[in-house]
Amino acid sequence: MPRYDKNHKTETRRRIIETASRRLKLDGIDGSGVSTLMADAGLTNGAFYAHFESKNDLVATVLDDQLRSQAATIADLPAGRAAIVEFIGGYLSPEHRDDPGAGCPSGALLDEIVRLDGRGRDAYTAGVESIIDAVARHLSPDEPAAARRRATGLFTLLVGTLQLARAVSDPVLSESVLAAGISSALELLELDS
Amino acid sequence: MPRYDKNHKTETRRRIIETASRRLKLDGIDGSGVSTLMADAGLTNGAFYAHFESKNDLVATVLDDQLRSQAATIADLPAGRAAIVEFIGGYLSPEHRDDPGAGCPSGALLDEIVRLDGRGRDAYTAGVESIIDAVARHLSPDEPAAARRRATGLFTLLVGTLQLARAVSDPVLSESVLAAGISSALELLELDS
DNA sequence: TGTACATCAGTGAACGCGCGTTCACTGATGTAC
DNA sequence: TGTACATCAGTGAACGCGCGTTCACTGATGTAC
Repeated sequence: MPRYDKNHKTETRRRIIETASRRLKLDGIDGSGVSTLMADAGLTNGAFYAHFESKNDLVATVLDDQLRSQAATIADLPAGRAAIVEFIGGYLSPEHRDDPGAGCPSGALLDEIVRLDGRGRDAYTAGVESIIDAVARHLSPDEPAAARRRATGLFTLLVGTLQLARAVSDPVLSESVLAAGISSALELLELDS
Repeated sequence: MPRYDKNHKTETRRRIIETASRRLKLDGIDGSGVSTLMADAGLTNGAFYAHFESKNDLVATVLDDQLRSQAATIADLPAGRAAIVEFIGGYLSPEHRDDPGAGCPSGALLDEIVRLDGRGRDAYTAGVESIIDAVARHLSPDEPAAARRRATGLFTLLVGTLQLARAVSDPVLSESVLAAGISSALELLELDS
C-alpha cells in the first residue's frame, strides 16, 4: 500500500462524491448501497467511514455539491433570456432524458428528498433557492418578485417534464412529453417579455 | 380461524391494494417492505403470496388502480375549464402537499417509476395516457393535438410543483412554490382560451 | 345426529442475501536515532 | 547507512437487522356418509 501525498485523501473524498452522485441518480437513494458506492470509486466498504460520518452524510454532501454546481452553471450563463431558452432545450433533450446519472439531481431524486434527514433536506433547499435566484436574475433583474415566481414555475415544469419523459415506457409518448414541456416553458417565458 | 364467505378473499386483496397505495406513496417503493405492507392491512407477511405473485406484481397493480381512479376522477369533472381551474387549486393545496399517502401517485413516486419492471412501467404509462386524455377533453374537444400538448404541460407542471413543495424544508419557500405553480398553471390555461 | 374428512385464508418460522456500520489488521512510506 | 518505529488510507470480515420469498402448519367451517 503506497504512502499517500498531502492531497490524496481530499482527492479520494472528491472521487467518492462524484461517482456517488452518478450512482444515486441512477439507482435512487434507497437503491444505492454503501458497498456499491465505494466499489464505484474503486474502494472497499470499510474505507467509507474514514470519509463520511454516515450514508446520510454522503447524501447531504452530494446534494449540496450537485445543487451548487447546477446553480453556478446557470449563474454563469450569458445574460438575458436567450441563454435560458437554450438551457431549456438542453434540459429537455433526449440526451439528458437518457443519461440520468450525469443529469439534474432534482429530475432524478426529487420525490425522495422529503424522506431525507434534516441536513439532506436543508442542503437541497438551500440549493434550490440559489437555482431559482440564478434563473430569476436572467429573466428580469428589475422585478425580482415576479421573476422568482416565473423562475420557480419554469423549474418545476422542467423537472416534472424530465421525470415523466423518463418514466413512460412508450418512446412516442416520451418524445411528445418533452415537446410539450419545451413549448410550455417557452410560452411561460414569453408571457413577461 | 373463521371460514370465509365467497367475497372474502377479493375484499382482502382490495384492502391490501388500498393500504399499500398509502404506504408506498409515503415511504417510497424501495422503502416499503412486504411485512410492513401486510401489517398495514392487518395480516402477516406469509399471506402476501396468496394474493400477489411478487412485490413487483403488487406495485404494478397499485399503480394501475391509482392511475385509473385518478383518470376517472378527472373524466367525471364537470365539462369545461372551470372544473380544471378548481382541480388545480386542490392539487396544489397545502392539504394535498401535507398528505402524500392519500394523494397523487405521480407526485409521490414519479422518479421511481423508471426503475420498475415492464409491467409496472406499462401500467403507469397507460394510466398517464388516459389522464392526459381526460384533461385534454376538458380543454378543447375540437383541437385534440393542441389540447393534449397543453394537458401534458399542465400535468408535469403540477407534479413537479407538488414534489418541490414537499421537498423543501422551508415552509415559506414551500408556500411560494405552490403559489408559483398555481399562477403558472392558470397562465398556461388562459393561453388558448 | 354424529363423525371423519376436505377446504383454504392466514400464520409464523425459516431461507439466502444485502443493508449500514464497526473494527482489528495491513503494508508502504516517512522519521528518529 | 541501517534499523526501529509511527503514520494512516485502505482492507475485508463480522455485527445485527430487514429484505423478498417459501413452506409446513393451523383451525374454523362445510360436506359426505
